[in-house]
Amino acid sequence: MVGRRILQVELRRPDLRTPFPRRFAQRLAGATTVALTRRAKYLLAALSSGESLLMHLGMSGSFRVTATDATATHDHVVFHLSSGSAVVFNDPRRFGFMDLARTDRLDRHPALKGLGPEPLSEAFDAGALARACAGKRTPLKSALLDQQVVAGLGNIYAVEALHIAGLSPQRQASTIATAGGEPRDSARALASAIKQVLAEAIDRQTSARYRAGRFRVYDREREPCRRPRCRGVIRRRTQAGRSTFYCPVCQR
DNA sequence: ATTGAGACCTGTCGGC
DNA sequence: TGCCGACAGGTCTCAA
Repeated sequence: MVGRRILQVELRRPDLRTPFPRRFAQRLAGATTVALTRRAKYLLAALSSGESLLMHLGMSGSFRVTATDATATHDHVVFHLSSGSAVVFNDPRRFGFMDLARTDRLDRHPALKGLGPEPLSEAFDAGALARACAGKRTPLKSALLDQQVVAGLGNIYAVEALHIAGLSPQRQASTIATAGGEPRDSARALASAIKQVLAEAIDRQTSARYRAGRFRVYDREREPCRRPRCRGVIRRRTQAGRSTFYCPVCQR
């Protein structure tokens, strides 16, 4: 999309999770994509019009680039580009999201304004994690899914990071908080586990389509723990409505 | 103010 | 084969 002009936008329905903004297709038509970036799980396309397109895949959304006009079920938005190809947004569950906002005010957009630090940035470290968890009575796993604590971490990698760090998902979040100025070892372990698991995932592009059994704990209920010499068996439980997987032996 | 439950929507899978 | 419930990678709103 970068450097291409959006000739025309086809909207196949009035909404995804929320209605498309007013005059959505018209505001995009004629604009050139200047840059594609990301914040948390939001994709951001800065346009020559001075507006930015915010996009979120939700649970089941995907984009494909195509040269043909063939359309599939759940194709909701088609961007026709000056290159001759089209970018198609497909989303069966329609938990996806799109909106337009002025680029110079993007950080004030409701979807972006409360977000915590990017996990792979220098701003996110043991100290930042410890401070964000201070006073939180919620379980540590729930705290990791709180986008104000760390931006863009989802259910799979929250659970994976806790296993790497050897921390129980049920532990109260405040127990990893700062102890007299210095972050605890647990906060150091967890912050670096988050960075590690995300860096690995990006490296292998595993998130693009997850395959069962490739994770340390996620989706491995009743299977053996993969930590060397640990004899534990992975358990599953529900926390705040989401599935948590963990090893009761090596995660404390 | 935090926190958890429920809602949003469709598809898939396992059990009967 | 078919029906039914459980569950799915996210986020928002609402009521304790």
